[in-house]
Amino acid sequence: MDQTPTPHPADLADDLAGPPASVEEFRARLADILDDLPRRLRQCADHIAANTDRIAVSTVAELATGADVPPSAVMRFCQILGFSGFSEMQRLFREAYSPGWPDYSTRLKNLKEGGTGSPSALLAEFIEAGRQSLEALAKSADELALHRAVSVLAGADTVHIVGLRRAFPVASYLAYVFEKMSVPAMLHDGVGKLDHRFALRPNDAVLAITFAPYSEETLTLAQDARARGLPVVALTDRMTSPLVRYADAILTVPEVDFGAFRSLSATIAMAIALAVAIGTARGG
Amino acid sequence: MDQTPTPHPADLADDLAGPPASVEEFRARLADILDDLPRRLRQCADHIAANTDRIAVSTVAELATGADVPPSAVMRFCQILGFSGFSEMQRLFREAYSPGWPDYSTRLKNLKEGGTGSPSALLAEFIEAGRQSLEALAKSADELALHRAVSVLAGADTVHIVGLRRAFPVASYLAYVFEKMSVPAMLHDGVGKLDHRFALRPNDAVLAITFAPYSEETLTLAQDARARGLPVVALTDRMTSPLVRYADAILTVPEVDFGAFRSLSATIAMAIALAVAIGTARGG
DNA sequence: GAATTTTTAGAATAAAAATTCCAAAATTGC
DNA sequence: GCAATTTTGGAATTTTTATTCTAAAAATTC
Repeated sequence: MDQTPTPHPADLADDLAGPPASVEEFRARLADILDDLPRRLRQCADHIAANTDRIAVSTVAELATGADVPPSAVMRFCQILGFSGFSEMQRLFREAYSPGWPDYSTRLKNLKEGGTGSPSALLAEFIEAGRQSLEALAKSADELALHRAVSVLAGADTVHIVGLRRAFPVASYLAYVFEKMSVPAMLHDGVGKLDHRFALRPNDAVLAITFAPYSEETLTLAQDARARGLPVVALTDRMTSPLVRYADAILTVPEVDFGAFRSLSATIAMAIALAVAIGTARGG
Repeated sequence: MDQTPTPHPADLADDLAGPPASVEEFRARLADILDDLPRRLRQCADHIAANTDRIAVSTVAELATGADVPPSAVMRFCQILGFSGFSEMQRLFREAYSPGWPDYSTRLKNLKEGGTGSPSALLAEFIEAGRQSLEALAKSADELALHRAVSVLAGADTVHIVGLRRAFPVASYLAYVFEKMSVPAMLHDGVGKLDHRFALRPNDAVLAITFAPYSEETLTLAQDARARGLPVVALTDRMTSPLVRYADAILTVPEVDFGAFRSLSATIAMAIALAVAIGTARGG
């Protein structure tokens, strides 16, 4: 049809060459242009990259909503990638479409077939452990205790978070969420074996996190706070935890271990819920 | 409207019940009616039974051609199965392979607007977010990339872990697991704005973790390692992450957010699996 | 084998989706 | 701070796709 006269091949590689002919080419071209893309088109690229598998079964409008852009932005995006329009892009994905692993359990089984100890088998185990923990938490959550914990911590001047070793990831995530929600909080991390117990002021409160085997320092801080009359909220694994005796509100989280390591899924779910509820209660 | 007098319940079960609610129900109903179907409808049934997985990405016309019948026959077929039309039938198959995901964000919006800020409602949502993240991970995990990541990191002298802000909990948990498994590892925490890039030695490797909005320091360290020829493993949220360009192995984790906060369930599952696999590979 | 019922094909219509286009807004370069 | 350029949002348009309807063809019944 219409032939551009004497084109420089190198210059044209990206722009005038036909549309990507495979999903790999698609990804490559996407990565290429990604960096110099204006805001809306960037949103399209991100959302589409994250949901490549949905392109085949989505409409322009649906993708646009997902990427939080107007439909015309999606159209422009398709054209920038070299397609004549959305339909042509979609055709690529429809032809390649095969509804992957239909359900969760089949796929898990499949991962495990890599052999015991293989990375994917391990992943499958940890996924399963996490899911079971979450399910157990959904069933066992103590609404009353949660409510009490929220009101205790929402009423404090500063929330002191303490959690070490395996509980430290949870503690640090809590610190992050509190900061984002402008809740005054302090993370006691035990760096350099200092303990910052002198930072505890009247009207503060302590949120202590520990699981068996319970960390000495965490217990000490909780005890200390208790002795000074500060309220303590415990996030722990069972009602027989030594933390229980110092606590005004006790949140227990049933976590399933695989090997020596906890999944932490349930603990983190509980922690974020707690933090967000507190942030909201303080009028964040 | 017109009521058949004294109907035998068994006869009506198929006709009057709503449309099939799942792929299994669909297949069951199809098998039921298959035998007493006139010629053209029979052709539809056969072709559709043989190509169930293409329904999601086909048009009426395409299916009709495939079954060698006029489009109207396909329409009648859909209605006989209990659907209002083809579109309703197609919706079933489009949604079957991504349960919940499309309208999850809508649900969160509703929850916020409905003012249901009760702590336990929040907890329920975070549990749900975590569960979905884990399931999505199970479905999307890239075994090859995981394998590559393990061998890269298992071969390193020291593993440098970097992850800040919301990624920091994951990084710190990794550091904990590595320590327990006697894998030499160093956690770069950015305390005091120091960056420890001089700690990177030949034969080391970097495990970088970051999610949008990507943290500058993490990217810098990854870039630096790359420049020195050290292998980099990326644990990030999407293929369009800026980390991708510096990485030798890329692990993407689909995580469902609640507003600004990630559930982290899937990320942690992936992280522990990775760490344990590395520990095992090194003969821990 | 005529009458009745069921099934069918395809044209006509309605609905939904993709695509274009342009004025307004934002950004960039000077 | 102004002019030129790029980017954007949304309404208008076109194209595609689903759906309905009806007259004709088969099939069935008596």
